[in-house]
Amino acid sequence: MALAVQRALALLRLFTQSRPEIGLSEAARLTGESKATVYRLFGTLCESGLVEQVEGTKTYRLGPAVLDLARVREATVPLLSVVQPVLDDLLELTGETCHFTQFNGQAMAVVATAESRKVHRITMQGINTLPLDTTAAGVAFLAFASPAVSASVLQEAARDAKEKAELEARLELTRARGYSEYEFLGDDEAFGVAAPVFRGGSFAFGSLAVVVPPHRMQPALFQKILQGILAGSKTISMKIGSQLRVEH
Amino acid sequence: MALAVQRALALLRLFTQSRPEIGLSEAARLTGESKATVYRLFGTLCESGLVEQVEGTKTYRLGPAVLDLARVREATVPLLSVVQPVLDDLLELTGETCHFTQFNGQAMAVVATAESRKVHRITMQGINTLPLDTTAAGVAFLAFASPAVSASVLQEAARDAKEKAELEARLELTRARGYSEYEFLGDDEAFGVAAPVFRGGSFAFGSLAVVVPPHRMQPALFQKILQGILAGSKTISMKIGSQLRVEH
DNA sequence: GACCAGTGGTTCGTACAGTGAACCACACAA
DNA sequence: TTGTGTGGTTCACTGTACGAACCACTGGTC
Repeated sequence: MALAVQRALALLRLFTQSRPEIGLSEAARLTGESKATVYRLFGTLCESGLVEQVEGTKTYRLGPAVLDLARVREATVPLLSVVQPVLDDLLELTGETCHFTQFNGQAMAVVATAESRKVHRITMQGINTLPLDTTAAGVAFLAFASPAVSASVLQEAARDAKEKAELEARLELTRARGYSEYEFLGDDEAFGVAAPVFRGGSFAFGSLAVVVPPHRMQPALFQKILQGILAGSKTISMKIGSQLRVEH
Repeated sequence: MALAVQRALALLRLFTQSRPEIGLSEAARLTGESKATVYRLFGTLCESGLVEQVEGTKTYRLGPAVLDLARVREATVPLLSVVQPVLDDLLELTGETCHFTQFNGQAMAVVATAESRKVHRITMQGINTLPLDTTAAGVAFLAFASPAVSASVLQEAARDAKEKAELEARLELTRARGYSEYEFLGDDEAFGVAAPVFRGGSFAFGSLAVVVPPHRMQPALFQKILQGILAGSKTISMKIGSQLRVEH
């Protein structure tokens, strides 16, 4: 394919919430390209408005033209305008952090969030993607993804036969229930509950999830969350043109 | 600069709200490039997720990765999260269609809107950009833009000395008032009132406007609109890190 | 069925566009 | 002063991008 274009687009992907601005030399180090190449490609990206240089400094950041693109995309395939009200309602119902993620080919990309107002919360600040195998959102998506996608991901994610079997069992359970739960242990312990979201077919493309500090997960809250994500995922799936595939 | 990259980015700009999907041959005609070139560039854009092919057809449309970019941009330079609530409040206050536009180098790009709920309204549906010289938003921006920008635009927009003098007078009046008004005549007649929005400097980067069917513009409504856009533009300017330059 | 116009897509010779080594100016720290 | 780092420029060379020519398929008309 077009190598120069690939290199330019790889520069766009360098910008993240945790690294919103990048200098020329740093970008060259991160991509492995020469400074001259990076300088020229950034120049072209700046001409298009997709990248801009920060006033007063020489660092680069994403430019306003990305908002234009997103606006056209949102009008073509409405998502945020459908998802955000659902997240806001879910936050009111549960009081916990909610998020919607969409499969981007490798992981679940965070599309929209509604952040808990509690001081002790699970935050989505600075989180761009979630792994497929170790989050409720990833598992909910994977359980209802197309066979090609789930086979490919199963192969990559599981490190050995035992982990593969565990993941497959978890996916089976998720398919039977219509939702997934996952307790992530360790410093960043979190309890997530998620439901798959469908669009234009019988396979999932994303997930609606609520994440809770584990010590707060009581049966009453769990029921609220479950009710909210099942209703919310159904609303989103319906509004963007599909049918929820699981019948209880 | 990087010609292949320019060509690829020009393909991105083909997608608009009124033309959300494009086939290979059409894109080749629109850009003047060969089908082979367009096919290859679209392939690379599809790999990156910025473009995708519509399921069941061969047409291309903007892909979900543009939402990722927009999310990073919004986190880096918050705009929509600041602007949309202001637009919603302004709509409640006036009952008329409100919009926020940002200068994109050639015209005012529509960033966000809040649409009147009246059946007879000025709509922003399908509008991507507004001209600088024949809209209240354009004039409000231009009156407070940097001298380099306004000189360049004055030269391009005005067709002869008379038009140039009229535009300059309009800009002077706008600077003295701190807002602009413009009545567009003809089939699409509309009365717009707009205030400039500033960020990170003493020059405008965008405009906050309300547009009304002319027959509905009464003094009481005009006062409401004026109050709303002056307060709203000040809120936006303050929240994204600047000072409103005009003191009344 | 034959023909035509249109679609998306493939191949490969060639030339031109992209690359990066070498260099520059500047800033800052020791 | 020396060294290290930044953003930036130049130009020889070659690798990549280009497009003319071609393909398969679809749908419409006669």
